[in-house]
Amino acid sequence: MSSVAYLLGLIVGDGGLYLLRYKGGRTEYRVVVTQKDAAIAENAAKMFHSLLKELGLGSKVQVISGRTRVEVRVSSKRLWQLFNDKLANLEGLAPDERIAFIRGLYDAEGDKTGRRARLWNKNRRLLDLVGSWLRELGIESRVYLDDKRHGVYVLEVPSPYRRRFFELLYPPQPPDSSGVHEWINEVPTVPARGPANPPPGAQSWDPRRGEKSLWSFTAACRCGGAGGAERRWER
DNA sequence: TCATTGCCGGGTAAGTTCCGGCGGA
DNA sequence: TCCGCCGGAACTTACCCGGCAATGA
Repeated sequence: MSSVAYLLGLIVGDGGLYLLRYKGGRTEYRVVVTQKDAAIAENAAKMFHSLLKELGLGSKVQVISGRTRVEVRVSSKRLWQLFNDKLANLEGLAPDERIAFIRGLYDAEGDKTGRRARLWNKNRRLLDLVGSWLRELGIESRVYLDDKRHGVYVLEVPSPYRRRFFELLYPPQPPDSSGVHEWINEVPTVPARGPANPPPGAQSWDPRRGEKSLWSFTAACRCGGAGGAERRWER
């Protein structure tokens, strides 16, 4: 189910899986995606809707518009467990799921200018894993420390492989009914050095800025929902 | 000369975790 | 009473963007 993998990529990049413990013994299981772009958030919401329906769950998909972003939130223990399990077994993703995961991750944390193919994250192991998947697909990449202030790494696909990378993630085909935002299918040819401000309609890269996420393999493997803080994300 | 890419600073769009409330088992 | 789901928002920082300089063809 590549839509789950895509959503997981979005969650890892622009959201989180939270087990919240409140006073009085109350708990909440949250699956969250945050986005500035309302259209992307809406499509994520649609995909969550479909997934909940498929799983026979009646949880509400909340789309909360904030001052600077839109939060798509599903409060559901079963959905939280589903994504947790998938995250714990990330290395066991099928090939098509890997591509979907990378696409979700790139939608969340990738360079949208199209001038370079970069993917930022504090978790070097995650980027190394993505790099190894790309290598298996014939796409070389490098991982280096990009932001020494915050210890943020970047995975960069060098120019000889850039076009292939974008074609892999966003194959030139008409938008299907998967609910994924159209623009992800509109970037088959990314210029080696394109215009900084392309004309409206020329492409649909969204110049978003500022996302963060921290994902831990160890946390993913250990946080099965039993005991402890159960946070999937570490600071 | 030009394309590529490692590095870096700016600043905001994310992430994270509180709160109170409600309802079902 | 316990637990899970809903709705909101405050607070902090991890990203992204884009420029610059070094490098090499």
